[in-house]
Amino acid sequence: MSEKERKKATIYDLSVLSGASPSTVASVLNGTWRKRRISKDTASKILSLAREHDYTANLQARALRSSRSGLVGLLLPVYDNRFFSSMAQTFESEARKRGLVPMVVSGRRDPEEERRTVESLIAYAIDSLFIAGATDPDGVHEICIRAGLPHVNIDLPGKFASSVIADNRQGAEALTSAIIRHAETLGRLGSNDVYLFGGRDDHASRERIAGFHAVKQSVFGAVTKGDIEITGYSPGATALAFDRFFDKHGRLPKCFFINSSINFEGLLRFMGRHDGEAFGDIVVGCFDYDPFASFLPFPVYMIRPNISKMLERGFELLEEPKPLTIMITPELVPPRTALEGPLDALKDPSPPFVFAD
Amino acid sequence: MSEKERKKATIYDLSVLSGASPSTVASVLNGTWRKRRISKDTASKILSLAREHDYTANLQARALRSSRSGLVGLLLPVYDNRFFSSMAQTFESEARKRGLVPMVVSGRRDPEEERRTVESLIAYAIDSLFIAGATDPDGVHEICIRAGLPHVNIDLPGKFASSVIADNRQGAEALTSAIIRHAETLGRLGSNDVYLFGGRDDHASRERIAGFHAVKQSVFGAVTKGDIEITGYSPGATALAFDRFFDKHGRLPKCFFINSSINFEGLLRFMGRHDGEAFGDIVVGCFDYDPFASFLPFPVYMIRPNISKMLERGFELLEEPKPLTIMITPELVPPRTALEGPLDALKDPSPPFVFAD
DNA sequence: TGTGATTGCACCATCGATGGTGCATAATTG
DNA sequence: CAATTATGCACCATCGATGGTGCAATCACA
Repeated sequence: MSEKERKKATIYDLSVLSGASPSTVASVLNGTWRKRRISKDTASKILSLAREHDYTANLQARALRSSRSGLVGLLLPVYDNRFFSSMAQTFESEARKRGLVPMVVSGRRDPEEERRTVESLIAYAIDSLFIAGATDPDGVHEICIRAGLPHVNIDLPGKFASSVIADNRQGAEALTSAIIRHAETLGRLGSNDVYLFGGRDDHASRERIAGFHAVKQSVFGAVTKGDIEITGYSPGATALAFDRFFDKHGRLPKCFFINSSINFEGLLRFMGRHDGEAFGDIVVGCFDYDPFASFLPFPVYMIRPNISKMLERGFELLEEPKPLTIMITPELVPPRTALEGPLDALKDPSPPFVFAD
Repeated sequence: MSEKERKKATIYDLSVLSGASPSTVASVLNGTWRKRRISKDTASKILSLAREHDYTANLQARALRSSRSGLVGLLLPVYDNRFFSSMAQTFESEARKRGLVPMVVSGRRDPEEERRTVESLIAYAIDSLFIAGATDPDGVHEICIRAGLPHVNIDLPGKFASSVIADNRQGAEALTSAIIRHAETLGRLGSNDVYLFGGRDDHASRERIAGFHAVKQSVFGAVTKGDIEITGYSPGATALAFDRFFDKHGRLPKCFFINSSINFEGLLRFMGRHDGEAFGDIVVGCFDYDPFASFLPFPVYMIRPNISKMLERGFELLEEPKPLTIMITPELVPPRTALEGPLDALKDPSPPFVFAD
């Protein structure tokens, strides 16, 4: 309470103030005092002193001593996209729900940087790591193994560690069917009106492409060669792919599947360079959900992975002794849909003022 | 290298292996060895041993001893929105650029939770804190002061600590002028065709409202009463506001200003419940940038705060002895604009495969 | 060859918290 | 009332790294 409290109080300060030994203070404050047979009187005296001096444990010190830091890491490729930012949001709640403190970092799709950021997490002695979308999962896995760090892959298949992944194959089929069905209501459709853009040589993209082709096969009987264009997870490269397509065919495909919302941003760039005619009659599917994208001026079907279920399962898998892979079914979101998200769970403290007109 | 390396190597391990004392090992590994007059030979022997056993310092221990953790915190209200997720992304690069490790947390617009999450950061002995959009800035400030923690406010005015804020007033004026000008090209416009939705009783909202009214005043000569509706930062409440307006007037305002992209999501929900006619001729301004929102089927002007400049200044202000407030001019983004973002700085390791058609 | 300076490093206390061990004192039992 | 058990707590080493201090060995110089 006193004004001079510049430095944080420690158990030693409270020890002096209360007359108890530091270890007694520690055990009172960390809850182990019952089994250490500390009297209720001593405990409550220390607790009230602690409150008075707003003591909070130095978790670095605790971690050092007990080799459990209470930190859980989440490695993302990037933050600024609705899929990963919802994941960060949900991860934070899930971690805190379990009494853990989340540390979210981004590897920016650079194997080198992924490694460095994970090393930095390990240096702070995180207890476990969630890996969501590393470019080099095996490299990260390797580092975790070396450090004896429990980890799970999220939205990524794991050869060595447990994984929770979206059912990319099934989601891609649902999405492909939906856009083809919609496009067919707008006019005759052939196999060469249906394309896929984005992705790279990773598990998710491969599965999505397989689902895409499977549906095309069953609808059209045949698959057009060259109906996919792999652009990496780069808006710029994806925009170029659309430019190339447009230059060649004088229009965009009637119906196409975009591998992720990051690739979708490539389409936005293309749109920024053309007027409405270039995309007046297209039907788009995107494997990712973004509420704003859902309301663009053409039908956009989206797939929303069930992030909270994926993370919940992830926490369960951490306990699991041997590697398992769990698949979670994503949701198909029809065009013009504004789903509720983690934002809606917030309580806004200021009651809205209604205007009187 | 050996397989048995379960536990991480410490300076004591390297001390035994090298024959040098632990303190020598430490000083070699943390770079202070030159001024401790350790010979080059000893140093390089230890360094190669360290590499061989891939030693990384236990930063918890270092932090405990040196009372500098190397952690910088960022308190966000929420992650999953383009403004804050770009901020997280940029913050991470800026922090790492300075050799610091970022810890990003979200207070979810709950004063209680803001306090708790900041306490948890302090418990891990972060060196400094960036506060971006706390619901109760003074409460958080109070905690920082108590803990002797240097902190700056980002996008928030600071009575007590330094702040970097967007020029809300000027941005709002630019935005309001832009949407009015655009709407006037579509038809005659009166003061009561121009509204503002969203925000709450905070500095940013007040400034924006002031700018909004100033422009209306100068354009129309008078300000319609009840032309703003404060809804809090809640998509749900904002959607209700649009519903109410629509029920009352049979249409949306011809021209309106949305206080933030979170409130914009309320408009999306409204849109999901109505067909295109309800918003066929509207002109919208939003004080936040989202690339997808920029391409919605009506003109959307957006304001993009200059996040990287704000954060850079923030790091500078941490050094500053006395509180300062710096204002950064945001950018007006015309409709149908897909700006590059932090994503574009990424190097995507997989070269795109171009399809042959 | 003796004296002083320099080099190269070891020693040790310390950061804050933890938990095993041990020892008084008090309560219970026969 | 002596012997036993229970209660309540203090003591101490420890986690890994840091940096001030001190000391032996080597070197320079007269």
